[in-house]
Amino acid sequence: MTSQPTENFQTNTPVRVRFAPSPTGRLHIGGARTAIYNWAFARATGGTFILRIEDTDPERSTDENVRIILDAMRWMELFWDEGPGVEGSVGPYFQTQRMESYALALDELRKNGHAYPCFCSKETLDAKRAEAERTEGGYAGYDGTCRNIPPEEAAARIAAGEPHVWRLKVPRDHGPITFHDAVYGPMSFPAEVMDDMILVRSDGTPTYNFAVVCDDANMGITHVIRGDDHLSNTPRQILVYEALGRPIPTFAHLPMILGPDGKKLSKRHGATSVEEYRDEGILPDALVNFLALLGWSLDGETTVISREELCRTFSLDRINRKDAVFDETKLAWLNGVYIRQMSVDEWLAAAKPWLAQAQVAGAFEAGETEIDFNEALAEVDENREFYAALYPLIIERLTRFDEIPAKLSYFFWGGDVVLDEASVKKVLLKEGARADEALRACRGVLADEQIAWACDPLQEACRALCEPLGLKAKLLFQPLRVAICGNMVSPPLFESIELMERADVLSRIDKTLDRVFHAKKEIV
RNA sequence: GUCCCCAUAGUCUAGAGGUCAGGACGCGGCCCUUUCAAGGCUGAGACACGAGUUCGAUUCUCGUUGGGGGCACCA
Repeated sequence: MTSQPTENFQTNTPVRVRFAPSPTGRLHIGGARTAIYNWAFARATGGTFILRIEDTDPERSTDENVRIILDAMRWMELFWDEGPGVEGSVGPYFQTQRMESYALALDELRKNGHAYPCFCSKETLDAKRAEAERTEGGYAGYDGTCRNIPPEEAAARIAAGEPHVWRLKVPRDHGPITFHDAVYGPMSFPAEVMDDMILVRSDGTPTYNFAVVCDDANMGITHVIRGDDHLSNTPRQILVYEALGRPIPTFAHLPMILGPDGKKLSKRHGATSVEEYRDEGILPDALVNFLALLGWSLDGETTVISREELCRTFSLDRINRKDAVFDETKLAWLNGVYIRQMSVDEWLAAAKPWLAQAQVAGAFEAGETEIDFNEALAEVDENREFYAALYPLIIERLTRFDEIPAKLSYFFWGGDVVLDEASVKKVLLKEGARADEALRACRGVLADEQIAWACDPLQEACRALCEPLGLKAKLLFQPLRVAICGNMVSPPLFESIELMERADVLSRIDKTLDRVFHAKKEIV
């Protein structure tokens, strides 16, 4: 039998693309990029973006994973035009709810002679494969044992209840299977290498390669944009399209995303799921931007690109063919760029959980009774003004929101101070620094109620101390910073002081003086 | 074993038969500065290797090496 001439979609057919994750785990960074490309391509072409859940593996698919994936998609603002919760004309959008369509497709293949029953047991096949791997150095595919069983015999065995799967009868005189990949260009696979793959399992459920083709055909998908790992599956799927006599979509395969060691990205490389990045305080805009440019480029210059521009300019022909290493450092930098673009209100809304955490962390460090996280959250709402005032102090110092607790916890120590050992050594106990003198002098200024409790006046008053004391500004301010913020590295000092209570500030200086210098004096 | 894909700095990438091989992250230096950032300026850093085609290849062809993926009653 000769292969059917396969028709592609006309170039003027409206674009329909889909992202089809299987709910066997969280939404992986690679899957997220595939989703972004499908979404951006649909938006750029005025097409339709479909979300389909491939849950045919009952062992590993869970409702919880479906929920997580849907949440991740919404969090990234990758909204689908058809899919779960958005019914369209070609639903349902869960494979487990489309079983009749696969049965119908199988019927058709049985009628036109493109499928046959195979009675080989899984055990037999596994044994043959193991044997081949040992003696011939590799498995060459199904040997076709059941391919030529006479129809009457097959029917009788089926009627007798013998377990069987259904296989695709690959035409033996099929020439090379060719297609034009939108990313990789012209592709050609010898058909002889294709064995008769299983379409329907003995329990009646479809295999992946059969279900995808049925669904993509029935959903009118015009462009299949997916990971590179499916490139070798494509010729098999094309055989199914041909057997079914359905138009073949355009394929666009994406290069893989690798870990820093050049191996396929996996859990051992750290965070690999969208929700982990969300929990680290990565912004959805930054993640989408970063992933969009991992394997696709606008012009080689653009590194920051908005969703709008992405949706306007995205094209398949600028996707590259080389696997890419996922560089978290650059993601962090990009995230910082997006953070700095945020308004106070946006920042407050997004940073809220971490501000509450800073509160909890500060209280804990100062040895206070632990504050309840939910109470802390409520506190952020109540003292909105205070937290808004933190914005200018921190906005240029963040790459991820999860850095907030460590950077801002000192605001929540009250009158206590948690001194960093290295800072004490390097700044307060530095040879010839006269840090205690500096602290006492500054304390005097900060205790002076004549001076307005505000950043500039306090700062200028302290700075005026330099000359009489004969100390450089650095030797005056750094000790003060350690005494109040606990560390030689902190957000701006006087801006911080302004936001604190005078009594707390004086108390921190006293405690530092006492702990660091009083004790020292007694020893000497 | 077999089929398929890939190869520009540490990383993401642009690039054309003749370019000072461009941009970004990271790294170094300088400036700003009470710290850290942010910002400005600046420096180092790449066409995997070998043939062939060509007046000329990083670019085209072949090979080598290196990496990746498929060949499941997983998706």
